Amino acid sequence: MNIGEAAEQSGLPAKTIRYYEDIGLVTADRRANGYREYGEQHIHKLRFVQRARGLGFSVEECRSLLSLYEDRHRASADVKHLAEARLADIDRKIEALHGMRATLAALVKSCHGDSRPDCPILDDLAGETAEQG
Amino acid sequence: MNIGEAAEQSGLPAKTIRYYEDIGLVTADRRANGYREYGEQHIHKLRFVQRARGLGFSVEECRSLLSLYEDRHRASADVKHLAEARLADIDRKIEALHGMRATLAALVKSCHGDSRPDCPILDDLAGETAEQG
DNA sequence: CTTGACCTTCCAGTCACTGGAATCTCTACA
DNA sequence: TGTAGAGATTCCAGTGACTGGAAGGTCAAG
Repeated sequence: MNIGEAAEQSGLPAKTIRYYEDIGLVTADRRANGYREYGEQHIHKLRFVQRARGLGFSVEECRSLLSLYEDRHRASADVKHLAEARLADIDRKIEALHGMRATLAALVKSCHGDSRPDCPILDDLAGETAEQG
Repeated sequence: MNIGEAAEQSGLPAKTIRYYEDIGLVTADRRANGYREYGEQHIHKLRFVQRARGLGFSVEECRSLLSLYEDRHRASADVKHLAEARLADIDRKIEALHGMRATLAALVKSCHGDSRPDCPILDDLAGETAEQG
C-alpha cells in the first residue's frame, strides 16, 4: 500500500511516517516509481511506535523497544526496565504538575477577576507577596 | 550589574537572559563597552518571567503577563483568564499522564521481568493482546 | 489530454533554549 | 608593561519531534 493508506492504518500522519524513515526508525520498501510500499509488518511497526509514543516513550526509546521486539532472544527484564523508567518519569511529571496546579489555583482563587487593576496573580509573580512554590 | 550577576539574582542562566533579550522579552541597557547593564527593575522582570515559566506559562504568555503587569490600567480579569487557561492545560496534562501511568503500570505488573523472552509489554505495544488505552 | 489526487524531495520553521567558537574587555598581579 | 584568567560580546548550529510549504513527478478517471 502507499503512504497515504499506511497513514490511515497506523494512525500517523504521512509526514511523520516519512520522518520516521528519515531517522531510520521504520523503513519502507520502494516501488519502481519511487513510491514507498508498505506491507503488514510495516503497519505493525508503525502502530507499535504510535502506541509507544502515545505512552510517552521518546523516539529513541521506541527505537530500543522496536529492536527488543525484533530480538527473539531478548530478556523481558530489559523491556521492564525501560517501562519502569518511563513510569518514574511520569510520576515526577505528575507531581510537578500538581505543584503548579496548587499554586495557580490559589492565585486564581485570590484574584477578584473584574475590571479593577490590582491583581494578586501579577503581584505574586512579581514577588510582591510572600514567596511560594 | 553585569549579566553574570543578573543571572545569579534572577535564577536564570546568562544564555537564557540573552535569549530573552533577542526575542524582545526583557531588554537590558548597554554600557559604553557594549556590556549589558541590569538594574533592579530588570531583575524584577527576569524573576517574574522565571517564576511564570516555572508555573508552565509559555514565553508568549509571559510576554502577555509582563505587558499586563506594566499596564496600570489593565483589568485583573485579563490575567485571571490567562491563569485559568493554564490551569485547564495543567488539568488536561495531569489527566493524560494518569491514563499513561495506569496503562504502563498494568504492563509493568504483568511482566515477569526475568530472562525469558516473552514479554507482555512488547506484546501489548504490538497489539497482540486486547487493545487498551 | 487534462484534471486532480497523491506521491517525491528538500528546505525552513516550531519552542525554548543550549553549546561552542572566535573575539573583546576588565581586573589583578609580577 | 605584560600577561593570565574571568567574564563579556556576537553568531551559528543543534536539540526533539515533528509540521508546513514549494516544486515537481505519477497515476487513474473522464
